[in-house]
Amino acid sequence: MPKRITMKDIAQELGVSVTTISKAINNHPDISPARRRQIQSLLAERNYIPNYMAKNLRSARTKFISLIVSDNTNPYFAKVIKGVETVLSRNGYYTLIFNNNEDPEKEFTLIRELLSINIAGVLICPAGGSDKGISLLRENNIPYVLITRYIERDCDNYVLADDEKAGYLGTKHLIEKHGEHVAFFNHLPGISTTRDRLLGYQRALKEHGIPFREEYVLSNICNQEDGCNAARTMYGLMGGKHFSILCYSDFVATGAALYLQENGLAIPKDVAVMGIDGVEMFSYFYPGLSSIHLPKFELGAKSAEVLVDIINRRAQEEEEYPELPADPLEDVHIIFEPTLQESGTT
Amino acid sequence: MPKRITMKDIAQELGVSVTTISKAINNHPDISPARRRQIQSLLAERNYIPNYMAKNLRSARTKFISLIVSDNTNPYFAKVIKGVETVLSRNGYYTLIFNNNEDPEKEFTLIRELLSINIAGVLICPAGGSDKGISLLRENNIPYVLITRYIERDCDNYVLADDEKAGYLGTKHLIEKHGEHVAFFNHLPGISTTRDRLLGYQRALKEHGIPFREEYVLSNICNQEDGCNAARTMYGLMGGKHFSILCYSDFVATGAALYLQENGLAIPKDVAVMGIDGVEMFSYFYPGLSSIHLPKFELGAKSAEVLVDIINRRAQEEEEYPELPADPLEDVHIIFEPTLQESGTT
DNA sequence: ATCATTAAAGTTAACGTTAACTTTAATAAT
DNA sequence: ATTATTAAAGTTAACGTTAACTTTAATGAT
Repeated sequence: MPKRITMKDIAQELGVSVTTISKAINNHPDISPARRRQIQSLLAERNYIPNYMAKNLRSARTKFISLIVSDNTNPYFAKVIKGVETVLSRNGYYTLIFNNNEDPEKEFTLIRELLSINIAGVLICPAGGSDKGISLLRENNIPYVLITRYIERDCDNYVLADDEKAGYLGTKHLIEKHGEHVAFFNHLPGISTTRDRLLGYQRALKEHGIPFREEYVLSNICNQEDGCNAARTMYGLMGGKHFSILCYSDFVATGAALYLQENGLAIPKDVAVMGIDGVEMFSYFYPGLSSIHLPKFELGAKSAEVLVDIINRRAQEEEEYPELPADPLEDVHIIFEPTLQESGTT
Repeated sequence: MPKRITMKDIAQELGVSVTTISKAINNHPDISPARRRQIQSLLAERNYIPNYMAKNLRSARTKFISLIVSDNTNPYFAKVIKGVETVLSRNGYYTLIFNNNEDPEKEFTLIRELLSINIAGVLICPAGGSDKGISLLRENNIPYVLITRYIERDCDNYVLADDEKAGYLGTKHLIEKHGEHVAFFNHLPGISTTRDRLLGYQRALKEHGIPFREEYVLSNICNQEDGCNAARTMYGLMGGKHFSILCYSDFVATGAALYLQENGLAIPKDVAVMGIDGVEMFSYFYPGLSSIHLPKFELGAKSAEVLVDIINRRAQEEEEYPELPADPLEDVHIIFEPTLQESGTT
């Protein structure tokens, strides 16, 4: 246990006060250039490493930002995570990563715990079902930005993709290329993306004068296996009609495509399958699938930027008007436009 | 800025000392049951949240563990990350995630910074080229576990898959099913997995009396695009011979498969393509590919367990023999066995 | 009744750093 | 020559918590 070098050690060795060392480190004008150089070089020589915990205890502001997603192995979130990590690293923040597994209870417990490490802010793709976790953030005045999903429009700060438009674009494309029978494999109800993509789906139908058929929409389709099963169900239901499928995600789309291919159907010739997300990996080696492209890395990167910005603004406001309580809502609403990403071999 | 409730506030409200509150929280026997109940309920009522930074400043031991991989969007690492996060969460640790992008310089800078947050330990899949980062960990006596790759056998603690065996199994399978012309698309040289998988490849060849042909091995094949290009090169090189390809990863394998399919070759009938990693996602919807299965979640989970264990052991030893410097090497070498994961439609 | 024991507190100091203030000595202004 | 100014330090206290030690008062043994 070789004791860590502290500012005190350096101060004693040079016969100056600890504050002088601190000032030299933080480029305080009090210190003469000669001193600064002397101190800096000794710090380097002795391999001084600042104690972040002590520093934070005084300033009460950390460089920890936690990122909560439902599942980091989902390639969609993996990209979002990378965007977040890239921007936060660049700004000197550390990314604490957590999976909530779409469970609002786990989310709540997690956030409760996070409060004790003086978290600087939270980036979260909230689980559906309950906003207990988010409420906790609000109550404790922790800056947060919702990524990809929102709780209530016009409340909170969020960075989203335009999900309604994504649903609309996908459905429109399928109607125009493959006719009126467009099935929709949707995600969990109670999540904004699920609702909005469905709204887009309905808008496209209406615009083309096609009646909305409830039996064409399957919900709770979340992964490849679900997509596979849903394709089976829908294939039976369609009974020979030429149809197409819009899936909530590319992940689901690959599952659906697998089932159809194994049953001798060609994609997209016999059944067109479209995903939403535009996971490059999938379009790359499953060229039959089309998708609606969402800027995943950018969603992560932008939301990190927004959060850092909010944190900085609050810090400034605090200095300027020490008596004015910071408004917990900063009203930053960024919405990315989805784009059609047609399959190369359609 | 509603000031955070501290132990001091609670103490004043009850007219007791701060230490009494601390003792009540930490279940110290000094406190009478009645007091404890009184304090606990007030803490709950006022929604007291402990200040982790202050706590840590005294005890000099944090609950932060950083996990460094090359790229969190790689589905292989995504699974490893999930294993790590699951185990660390369960043990009360926070996972700080970083990508080194296979750049040893970035890795070094990262680790240097990490030292200042009193990191409890590091889980790392080290970049090749330089072990400056690892050296820094050694010098500062930070517990660390290498995941998936090692620097020097018998040095460091690591949790690996048996890469030599993975290479051997894959090659053997391909030789026996598809003949002597087995190409190998390998990763970056200078990384243990690259070396070991090649050794396995060579052992399988030797065992079957097949000469090693250097031109069959392509290096620096790291992603889908590389795999695609490598397939083009190799296809030309083979000039009509029936051959098969062992790829460093499933990721690469999908790229190779794509090229071959687009050129009218059936997989695995015309050219067998095999990956290593056993990424479920790929085998699921690209049923033509075989793979060598490596337990990714388990690699992450196990290495997290090992690290937590090392940290606990050191803490205990410190208490027992305060004068004895803890040995930086604990010699934990765990090696998982890979298994053949044959394609469903072979 | 006296002294040892113990349960249940309280006091003090420390972890490493920095903000706010004070001191010192040199320089400049009159 | 005296005072004001300033550059370059130093001093003190505080962030919130806990470890180590001390006090207090009640209980028990003799």
